[in-house]
Amino acid sequence: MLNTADIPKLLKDAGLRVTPQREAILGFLIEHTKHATADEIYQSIHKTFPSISVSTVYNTIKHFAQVGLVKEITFGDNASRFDINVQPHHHLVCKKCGTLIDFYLEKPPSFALPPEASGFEIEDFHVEVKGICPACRESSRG
Amino acid sequence: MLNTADIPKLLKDAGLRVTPQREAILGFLIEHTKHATADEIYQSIHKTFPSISVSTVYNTIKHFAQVGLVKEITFGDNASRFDINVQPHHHLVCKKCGTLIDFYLEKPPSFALPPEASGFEIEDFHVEVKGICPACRESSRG
DNA sequence: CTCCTTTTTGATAATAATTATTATCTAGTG
DNA sequence: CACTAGATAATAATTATTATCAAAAAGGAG
Repeated sequence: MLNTADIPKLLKDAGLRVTPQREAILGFLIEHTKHATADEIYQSIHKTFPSISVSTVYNTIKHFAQVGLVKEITFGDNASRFDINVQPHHHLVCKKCGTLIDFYLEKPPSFALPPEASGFEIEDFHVEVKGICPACRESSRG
Repeated sequence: MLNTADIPKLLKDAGLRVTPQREAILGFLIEHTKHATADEIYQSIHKTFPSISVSTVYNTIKHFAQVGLVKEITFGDNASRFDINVQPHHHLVCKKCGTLIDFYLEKPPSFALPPEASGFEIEDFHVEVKGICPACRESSRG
């Protein structure tokens, strides 16, 4: 499990300079493991680090994504989310409230890729399962 | 296969009023089956239907999505795309150039959903496979 | 520690996608 | 034809993201 004590090392190993802003952002992502938006990261850090700016958050998470520290995911709500969990994993999302649950696949599904896909070098895949969570099913029962 | 002649019927069956704007948008989606953005839809229709407005496109595709006529998909490029919802299918996308290829799964993968997911009513799922297309592999070879 | 170079930061502006508002218009109904 | 709910167009407002660039900070050499 990732530990906040490792943050400077994580940054160095990724080839990034260690700055308070980066430590704060990485720390936030480690503690709030789940799918934060850029704005959520900014709002939270801003409380204890008032001088941090929005562009720093964007720059930093972009750097993190480039070096593989975080993974960017998007759902249908026009806001990118960032996930410290860089292991391959998948998402179950509620169509109504947006609740997100991670899950894993032991064995990958067998894709039947079409002829046009030949020559494609497959690197990874992501499964997004959609449905209605128990709470929303309850509240929408007529 | 969907036919543009069926458009009024498609709209009625979906419980939507038949208007020229809706016919145009649905017609566009049927003819350009693949993954158009809201702006692409607008730009194209605007040529032959100059009075149509951007918000009508957004409203209309949102309605279409609600009644299941189209499906919204997002990739990492902060623009939603809309797909005539024929049959469940999945996407192979090039990380470099964004090229998109549809593919199908005969049998769904078996998900190993975690305990937190119990009670979730699963409605559908989407697999996004990422990689590098042949053209981009070629051009990036050192 | 101090100087120097390079990188990072923060403030702001710019751009793009999307949503909200509202007056006007229209399809369907009687 | 008149009425009414719903649809459209124009516009403004929001929201997310990127670009610009001067000032500040990091890391290494001496």
